Amino acid sequence: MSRGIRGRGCDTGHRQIPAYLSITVQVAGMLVRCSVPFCYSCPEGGSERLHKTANIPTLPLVGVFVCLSTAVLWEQTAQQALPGRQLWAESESKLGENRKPQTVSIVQRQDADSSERVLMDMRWGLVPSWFKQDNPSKLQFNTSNCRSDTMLSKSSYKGALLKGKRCVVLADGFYEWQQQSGGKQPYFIYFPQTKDTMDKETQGDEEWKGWRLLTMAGIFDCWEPPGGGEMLYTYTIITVDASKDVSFIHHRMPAILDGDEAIRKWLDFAEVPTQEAVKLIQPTENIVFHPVSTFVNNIRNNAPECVAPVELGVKKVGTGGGLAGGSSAMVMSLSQVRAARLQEEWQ
DNA sequence: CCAGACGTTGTT
DNA sequence: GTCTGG
DNA sequence: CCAGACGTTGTT
DNA sequence: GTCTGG
Repeated sequence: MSRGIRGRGCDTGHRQIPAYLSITVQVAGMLVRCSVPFCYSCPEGGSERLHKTANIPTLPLVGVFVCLSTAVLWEQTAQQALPGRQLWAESESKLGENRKPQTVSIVQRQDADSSERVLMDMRWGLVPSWFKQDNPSKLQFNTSNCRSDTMLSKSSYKGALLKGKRCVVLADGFYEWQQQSGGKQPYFIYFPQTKDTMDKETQGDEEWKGWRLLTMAGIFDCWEPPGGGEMLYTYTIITVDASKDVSFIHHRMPAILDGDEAIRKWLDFAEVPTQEAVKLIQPTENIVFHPVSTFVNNIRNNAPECVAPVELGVKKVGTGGGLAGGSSAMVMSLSQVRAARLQEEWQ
């Protein structure tokens, strides 16, 4: 599947890769540790709207979320873009220890009383805990995705899975490229958005519910550099056969967890054993999509045009890119999208 | 047993 | 063609 | 995933 | 660390 999950951009229209500040918030009576998206291009840093957009989970659960919607996708990209910055808001010292409730970590807890979800950023591309070399970029095989049918028999994933290192990857959506004669047509694929949510988005402020983020099933692992240094958290996105509606685009898709119950079970490594959890990994039909410009193909392009619908067979019209508008422009583009059954028009 | 891989998608 | 960087 | 490189010696 | 191929 795609690499294609991008930052939302902040209030002022920046679309640079954001980083996070770690905070603990109370949601539905539970303490949830999360990372607040933080825009390095803004003098003040924080972005109220980005934070709301992160749509912090409301269920009191055990587990790890990876927030990709606004997350760092490529460590090296981020390191180059943000030299000298602290990228990993959740440090080893916080995650490795059990402390007071506010700082209790979910990771590797066996007991069932652990009741937090942690929202953190991880590096995409799972580095197995046994990896021996000193630099994770030396990993000579691709671990961005993990086939659901073989994940329990692969050395790179089996260990993490059996240890309960299951996570949920949050994103606005993902991209797939349809192979055609004469090129590749990218599509943006995402959860259907309710009218309720869209209306409230346009009102903004207190009523904000935001985009319904896609929730994908992932596996993570922790890796310690042999020469010492900070623990690195990495993850892979599980893939399944494409569901019927999107199979004309591509024959594979990420495993999507549709709804709080599926998410709850996937994250609850203490109560839901591996064998039960893997049953959650199925293709879903509850998904919509629209074609987008090949503008998205170039990684350096990060603007509303990446998600704006295009009409196929029509020559691209210059829009002036993402000079203004930021996240608002993006959501407004998506607002124009009819939510379902668009396949006939584009097929 | 040791040595060497450890992965996916897509394409053929 | 295949690997790396983003 | 796509885009772009794919190399060395020696010089600055 | 663990599995596969020889």
